[in-house]
Amino acid sequence: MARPRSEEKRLALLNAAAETVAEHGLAASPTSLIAKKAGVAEGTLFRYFPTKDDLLNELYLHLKQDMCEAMKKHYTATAASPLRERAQSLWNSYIDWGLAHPLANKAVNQLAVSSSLTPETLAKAQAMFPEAVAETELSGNQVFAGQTDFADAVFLALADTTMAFAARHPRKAKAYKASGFEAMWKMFNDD
Amino acid sequence: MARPRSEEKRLALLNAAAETVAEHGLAASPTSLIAKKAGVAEGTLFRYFPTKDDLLNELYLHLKQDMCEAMKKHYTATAASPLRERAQSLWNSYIDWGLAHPLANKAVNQLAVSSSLTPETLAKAQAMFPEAVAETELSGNQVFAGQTDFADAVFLALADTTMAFAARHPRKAKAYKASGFEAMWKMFNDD
Amino acid sequence: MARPRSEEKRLALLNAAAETVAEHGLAASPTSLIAKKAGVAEGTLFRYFPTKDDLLNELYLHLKQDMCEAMKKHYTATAASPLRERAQSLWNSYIDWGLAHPLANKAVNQLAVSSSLTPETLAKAQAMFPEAVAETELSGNQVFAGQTDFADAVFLALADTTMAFAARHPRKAKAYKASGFEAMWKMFNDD
Amino acid sequence: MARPRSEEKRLALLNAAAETVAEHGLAASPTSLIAKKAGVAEGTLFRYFPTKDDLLNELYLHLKQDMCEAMKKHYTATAASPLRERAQSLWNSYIDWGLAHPLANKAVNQLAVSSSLTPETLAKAQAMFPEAVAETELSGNQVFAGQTDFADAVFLALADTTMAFAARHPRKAKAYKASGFEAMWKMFNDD
DNA sequence: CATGAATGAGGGTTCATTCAT
DNA sequence: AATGAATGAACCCTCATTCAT
Repeated sequence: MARPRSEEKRLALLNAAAETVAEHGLAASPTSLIAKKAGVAEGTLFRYFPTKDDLLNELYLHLKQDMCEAMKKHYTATAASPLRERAQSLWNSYIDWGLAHPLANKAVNQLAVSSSLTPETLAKAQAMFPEAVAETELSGNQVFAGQTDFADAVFLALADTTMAFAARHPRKAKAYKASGFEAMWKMFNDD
Repeated sequence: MARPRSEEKRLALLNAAAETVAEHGLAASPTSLIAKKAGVAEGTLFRYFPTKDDLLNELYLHLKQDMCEAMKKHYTATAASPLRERAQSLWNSYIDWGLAHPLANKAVNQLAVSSSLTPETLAKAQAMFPEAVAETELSGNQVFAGQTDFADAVFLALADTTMAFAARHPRKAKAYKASGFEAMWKMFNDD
Repeated sequence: MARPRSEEKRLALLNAAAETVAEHGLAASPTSLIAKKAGVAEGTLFRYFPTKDDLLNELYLHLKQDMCEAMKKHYTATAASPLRERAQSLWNSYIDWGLAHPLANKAVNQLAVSSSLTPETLAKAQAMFPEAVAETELSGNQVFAGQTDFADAVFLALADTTMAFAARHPRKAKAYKASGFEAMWKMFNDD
Repeated sequence: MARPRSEEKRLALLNAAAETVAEHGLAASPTSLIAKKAGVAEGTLFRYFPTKDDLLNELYLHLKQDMCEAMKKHYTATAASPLRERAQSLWNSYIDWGLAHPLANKAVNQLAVSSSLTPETLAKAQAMFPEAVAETELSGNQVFAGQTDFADAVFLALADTTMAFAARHPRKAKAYKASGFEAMWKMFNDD
């Protein structure tokens, strides 16, 4: 499985896949179309990804990675601030990433429900998530006591819903971001 | 007057479809398999549902219906109780339905993201949802002021996440149900 | 094969078939549609015609019969006239039948090239054709000497072409009828 | 640079299609059979012809082309002769082509009435037809004055009928060819 | 290593015909 | 005798994957 060299082509394929999946849905994203959009021959795709499922799994990780890096940047930038601000900054950067990369965001959502993702992929994706940091701090609350992963999931569900609404109605994006965060904050804080 | 069309077969097909979709995912649920699982010739499937998409749409509605009825039963049973209890009863019955019908629940989730559902189907499904009741009462809060759909979606996201965790770890189901409700309650109540 | 009784239903089926074939073409004329158009159950069709092909063959004969009778009427009406007039009358009545029964005409044409017609059917159809009469008289010419069936076929080909053009451009029907006849007359008469 | 697409295979498919259509009729010519007869996987057929209809349309043009080229050869060979001889040469080469390629001829006839041919195909086919030349000269007669299309059609009908008879009785082919031409000549010439 | 032609197993759907009612 | 539900073989077409070039 020694990777063929051209990293450039690999990225082109990944991008083409993201674009295709986002635009046409996974069900209408044949490898031939992805290859063409990547400016590469049909067979070439299989030199970089032995299987379509492999491509999809790598794509998911690739996109999540991208997002995490964006978030990390913001997070470290506010490392010295009080918790609420750090949390909000994190929250905003999550939503903002979705708004800034609608295609990637759409693709991730499609992949997330695709049953093409292996448990391994899912695990890796979770592992790279920096929110863990924030939540560890937040989820020391009473409601979710001892249910860290559940707290994580709830946080993400809330964030994803917020992102979806913000993406759907860009003009109200700011309001959704605010309400969503407020809701999250209330949920996770023992008053 | 020939054989009458059998409601039994229709249900067999619907059940077979639910089972197949839940177990293999929508992408791996060919009509041939569904028909076989229903104990029926493939051609028969198309007598009951002119199109695979029609089958899927009807299935979605069928399952939602099922769930809504279960919930309504609980809800009316507690009609006289104070709001918190009514809300909790609703919440529990939602989660419980998912736990009692894991296949149906999985199928619904797959369908919900399938891009096979028509806007009509989605509208019908929403119309039959009793939560509206609860939420109307709950969502008059400050956080979600004027964002009813968003509040709805957040509520559902929270409930679905809770359901997923409860389904995954049946032994802790009760705990998840409780935390989830608590979180929801905090979120939607201005203290 | 003892025919079931209702002659009425038999005719309804034949008519429905003609209409369907004329309007949608043979390739898009399923038995189910024909039966429905005849106001009869799907299965009933097969009580009157054991096979779709049987229906088609009988239909062809039925329509040809119809036409031949119309022509015979005209022909006998002019039995006493000179040859040219009799020939022209025959010619006109052939064309006119096609114009008066466009559906039947279209259906016949579709059937004629359908490869559903058995040699037997074709033979029967030819046998019932009264033109034979006229042509016997006409084809005693030098060009077609000893090639009666060829002469027949040529006559028919010419007539069918004329009919097709007359049907396509009803306003010029008269002109086509005249030119066609003139051409035919020239062909078959030794000057 | 991968295998180049083989013109050989394309022709094999075209020939297989012609053969199949000629032998079984269009209605009984599934793509699977055509592919098999061409010694090619069914999927391959669709690489060369995106649609069955495309295959059929191209086949029609291919066969007509073939015929036209044969005719043109004869026609140019007699370019210097008097009209009657040129016309007869054209006539003969048309009939002869049909006799020499009975399968192709049968296939063309089936296709011509198939409702699979697009108007474009029909137009192209007509455009490549050299008869136009002869007819332009012939149809300046009185009978068909101002009805060029009709004259064309009549000419073709006569030729096709002649071809059919010649094909059916090869031993009398010469006689049919002669009578047919004589009839045509009488029809189109004001004596 | 890259290419794209070739493959063939399905996929959804239609329809002539059978058969239980 | 009439009905129409049931059937399953075919049909056209798609696509992940292989392999000759």
